[in-house]
Amino acid sequence: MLHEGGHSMSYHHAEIEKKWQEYWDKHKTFKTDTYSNKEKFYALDMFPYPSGSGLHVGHPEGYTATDIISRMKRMQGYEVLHPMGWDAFGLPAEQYALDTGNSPAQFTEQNIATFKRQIKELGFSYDWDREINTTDPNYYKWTQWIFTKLYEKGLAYIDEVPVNWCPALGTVLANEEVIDGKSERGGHPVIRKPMKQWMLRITAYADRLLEDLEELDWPESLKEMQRNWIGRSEGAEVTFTIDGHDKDFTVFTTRPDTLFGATYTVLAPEHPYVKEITTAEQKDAVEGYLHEVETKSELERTDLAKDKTGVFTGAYAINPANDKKIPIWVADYVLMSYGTGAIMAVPGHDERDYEFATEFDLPIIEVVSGGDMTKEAYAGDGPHINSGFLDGLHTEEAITKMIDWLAQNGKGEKKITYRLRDWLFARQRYWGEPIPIIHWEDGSMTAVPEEELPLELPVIKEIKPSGTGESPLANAEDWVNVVDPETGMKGRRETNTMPQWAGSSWYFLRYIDPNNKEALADPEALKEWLPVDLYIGGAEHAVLHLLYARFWHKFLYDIGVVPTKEPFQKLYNQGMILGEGNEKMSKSKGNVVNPDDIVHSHGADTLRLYEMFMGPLDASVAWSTTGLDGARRFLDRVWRLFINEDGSLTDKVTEGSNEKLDKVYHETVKKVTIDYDNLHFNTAISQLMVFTNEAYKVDQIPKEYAEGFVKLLYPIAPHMGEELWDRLGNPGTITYEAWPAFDESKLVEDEIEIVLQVMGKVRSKANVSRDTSKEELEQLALADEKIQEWTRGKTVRKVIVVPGKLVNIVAN
RNA sequence: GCCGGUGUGGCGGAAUAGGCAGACGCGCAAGACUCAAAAUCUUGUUCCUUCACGGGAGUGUCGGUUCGAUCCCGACCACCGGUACCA
Repeated sequence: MLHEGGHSMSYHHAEIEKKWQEYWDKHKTFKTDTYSNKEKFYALDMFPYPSGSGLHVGHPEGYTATDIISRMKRMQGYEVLHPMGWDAFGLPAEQYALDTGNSPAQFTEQNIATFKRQIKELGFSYDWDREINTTDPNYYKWTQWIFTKLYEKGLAYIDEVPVNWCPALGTVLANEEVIDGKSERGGHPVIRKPMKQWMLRITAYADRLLEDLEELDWPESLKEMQRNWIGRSEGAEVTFTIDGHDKDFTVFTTRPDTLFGATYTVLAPEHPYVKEITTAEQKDAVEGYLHEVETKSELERTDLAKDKTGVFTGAYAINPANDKKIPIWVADYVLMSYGTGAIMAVPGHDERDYEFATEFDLPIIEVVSGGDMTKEAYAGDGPHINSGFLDGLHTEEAITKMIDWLAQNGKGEKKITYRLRDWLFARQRYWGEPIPIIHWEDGSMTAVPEEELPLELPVIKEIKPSGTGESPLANAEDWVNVVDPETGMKGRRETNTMPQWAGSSWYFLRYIDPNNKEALADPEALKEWLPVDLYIGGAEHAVLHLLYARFWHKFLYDIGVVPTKEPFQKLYNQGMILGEGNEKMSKSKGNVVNPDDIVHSHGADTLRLYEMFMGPLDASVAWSTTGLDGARRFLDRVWRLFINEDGSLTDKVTEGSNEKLDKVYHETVKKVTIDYDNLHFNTAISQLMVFTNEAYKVDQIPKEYAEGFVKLLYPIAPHMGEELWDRLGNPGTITYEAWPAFDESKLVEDEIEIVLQVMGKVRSKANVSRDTSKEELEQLALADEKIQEWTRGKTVRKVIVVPGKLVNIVAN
């Protein structure tokens, strides 16, 4: 590894980087004019959670990418919004507080200070006057405001949901705090306990979240993930009456055409009818089974799903298609949370039902021909049999016909179901946005009025579990208990806080108008800047964050707060930076690279350049110390191209022109511009290297080319860019200088090399004028000595000529 | 299992309206400079074969379409990401 002393003596990164960072701060070089007349460009990074361990080398990858685009766009005349902030609520700060008795607010503040220093040292062009922090009451006032709007519109509601309750700790745990059914801290047993929770009705937006994906410039894989997550499926609901009871239940199926093949039905263990319909003889068996299921952990119910279990209730349902009596079973392969919590089982044509039927000797009837019922379920298409009025039809028509029949006979209807569930929006934590709701002693509930927002977190000396499952806020009696000044009615504040996802679901709106006291942002400003033009972050947020943010945005659109249906027009996922052994970086493996060390040894510009040169932005590539050295070597090479040992400008840079560099310069401007636009930074850098190599070979570099090259390099290596620009005789910053243009006419060569092939293999080459005709090329190829050797004794069958490229002779 | 993606030198990776595979960088080798080293500069570097000129093979595997395939089609294998009995 290179250390400080190992670098060229002339380029002092520490000094130069500090100089320009101070310049940018002092001059507020990157301050954005919200209402500028220029065309707008909004380049957004996923803001970080300021953890105690500081910045990771993965962070600067995405940040550098948006920074390059931001710097280029400014030079292209855009008004650029490029902000940064902190997603600062979250579990680690609370855990730290529980462990040490210190304040999570103070801990968070320190972490932010570290992150901010580290980020500033990397030279990103953020407008720091727009910095936001989700834990700032001036910010979360509006997070709470959005919640009250959701509540007013009936999209926030309370439901009873099981949570991970740890009796020993007296607290509710997040899934990641539970390991093998024990608490991560202390190893105490954890049980599932139902608790009242706030939910957000994201399912009401399922269709729009799905449909509007179409118009977004997002990676296809990511859209697909969201589609799967939403999981829309079309089918039908079918009602089954229960034999001997005056009740019926409904099942959801995507294959109503197979109804004649339904030989039993299954209810989820949690289905409310299970207890009511179970017969006396089956009572013990069913209760035993329900108990068994309750004590199964999540893992056992999902992972060990190989062997199907279940029990007969003793009751029978009537198949509405043929009025046959079929048994009703209870089995945990049917989930209460999907569809209606009940299914019709068609073992002949559903793999899971087949497995279950085989296990419990239930009848299997073939209703779609094409498979072999003795071997496996057949889910393919085929003519229907044993199906009354559907016989002979194929699946598609049979589905339609069955749905019509069900509707006409009042036994069912067409139905669309989603996999997406409502959003569990409450956490039993202190360190989050308080949910602005008051529960009154008369049982009513009201939202905290807008003028009383923000509802600030009370300062608590020592944060400790309430012991009841409520958040530590329950201990803050002065805060929790309220009295209505008008009526004197007593009330209690909601003690649940919001999840970390809340603040990050709308932060990009606040950057646009961060200090607005009257609204979350000025509607006029939102109109100027939305949607975000480019949003870059890790793929780990592909589903939750991006779905939640889209949901809130659509809601805000519906109530007229934002002008667009979607928040992020173009989205890109950066890849991961792995350790040198191609493994994830982790403290335990000891392969973590600290950006501070690199900034110190190689400089921020080198780190930025290296991370962009490692490979395509979305690829996961292993860190390489020698690769990093190579990046530094290139910057040193650029420096020496223009600057002498004593710091003066080399006399290679001249006022005149040099046609030897014309082509490569214009090619470089073109390729770098296009590559930056497409986020192909690795190939842009390689072109900058090609130019540098050529520039080394000539005696004179026209100043215009030197300046153009520096402008192209500047977005990636801004400190060196500024310094070289200065030394080329231009005082002030390069930030708003015009982006270089290229001249297409300089790119065409009069004489080009074409390839001469025999049977598709290159056998010779020829230099010809660019506009040589097809016929001439053919003649030329046939006359070529090498080609004659290769075609001697053979018959020429065909000659393919691609003007400007090649001639291929088919001969045998 | 299902869905999505990716397979190219010793390594990171270039090149796809089908037309010279390996740009650029790393590493390695040789040379120049130096008392020497580092740094720097120059040259070479897919593999096999040949003293050389040259020839052959080659983009995960097998097959297809084509004058011509890294690129298009089919089957398969490996790895990465997502998801998990979703009826």
